[in-house]
Amino acid sequence: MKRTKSRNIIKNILLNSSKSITALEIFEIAKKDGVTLSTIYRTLLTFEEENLIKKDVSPFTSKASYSWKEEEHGHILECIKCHKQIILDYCPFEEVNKEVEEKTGFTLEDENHVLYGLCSTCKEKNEKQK
Amino acid sequence: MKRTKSRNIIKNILLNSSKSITALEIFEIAKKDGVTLSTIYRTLLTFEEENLIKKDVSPFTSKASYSWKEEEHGHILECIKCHKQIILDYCPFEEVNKEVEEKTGFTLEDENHVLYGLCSTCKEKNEKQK
DNA sequence: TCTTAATTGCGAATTATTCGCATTTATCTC
DNA sequence: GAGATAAATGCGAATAATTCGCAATTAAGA
Repeated sequence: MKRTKSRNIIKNILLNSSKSITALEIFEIAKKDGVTLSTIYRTLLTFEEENLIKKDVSPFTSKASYSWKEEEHGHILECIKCHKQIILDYCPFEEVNKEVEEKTGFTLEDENHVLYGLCSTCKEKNEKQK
Repeated sequence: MKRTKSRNIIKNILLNSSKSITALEIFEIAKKDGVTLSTIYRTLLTFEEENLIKKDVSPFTSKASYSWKEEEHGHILECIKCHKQIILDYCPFEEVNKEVEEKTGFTLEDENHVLYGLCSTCKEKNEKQK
């Protein structure tokens, strides 16, 4: 993989982002340096093939977002109401995945990096409404 | 919610499908009865709002697929190589989700119904290649 | 049966993503 | 460091999934 200016810029944006971001969000930041949207999509594909980033697609918005893979395999929790994201610095599924594999022969891989739910604030609001 | 011919047709297609299917796949079956693609999309949206179906989006193909919600909350395992789907008739995540909630205050909801991985056949093939 | 709001069909619009092709650039060899 | 070559990029057009607007139809209830 060639090291190019565009790739560096995109990599840094991903590294500096505290959340999983879309191609368009990357473009908003990178366009001032002349990086094209097609380059961004192509670069993200390359990074994905090189296993450097994780692509997630929200079932709520159908939008793809990307995050740099950290050393330790963790997750991002995203609130489906306020879209706040918080980091979970470990993977809670390792045990369970093993269990499923034993039962079904099916190896769960590459579970979604972004997990959806309600943050405590939005959950409280939700319950008050009822 | 009005009961209409289209909705019945779409509901039955979902009920009879052994896998999570896309709007287009539904259309292929339903078009002989004159059901439009826009009706299918709108109906799926309605069903989703009524909490009757689950929408999933594959991070591999970015395609949305839909499945009727069963009484007991289970999952579908889809192989990322051969796209075979098998049914997991329970949810392996209940314990883990509770654990995450205790640690973070974040309530995991609506985890993906479709889980991705490798079926045993494709996994063996994969390992032979190495 | 009549009324009304919800649903549908149709085609056009939108949006994210991919593609083709000419041009540029990083890397490798000498 | 100069030249050769494949890889990467920019640009705009093409594609594909999904949504929308609006007029016509239909289910449900009075």
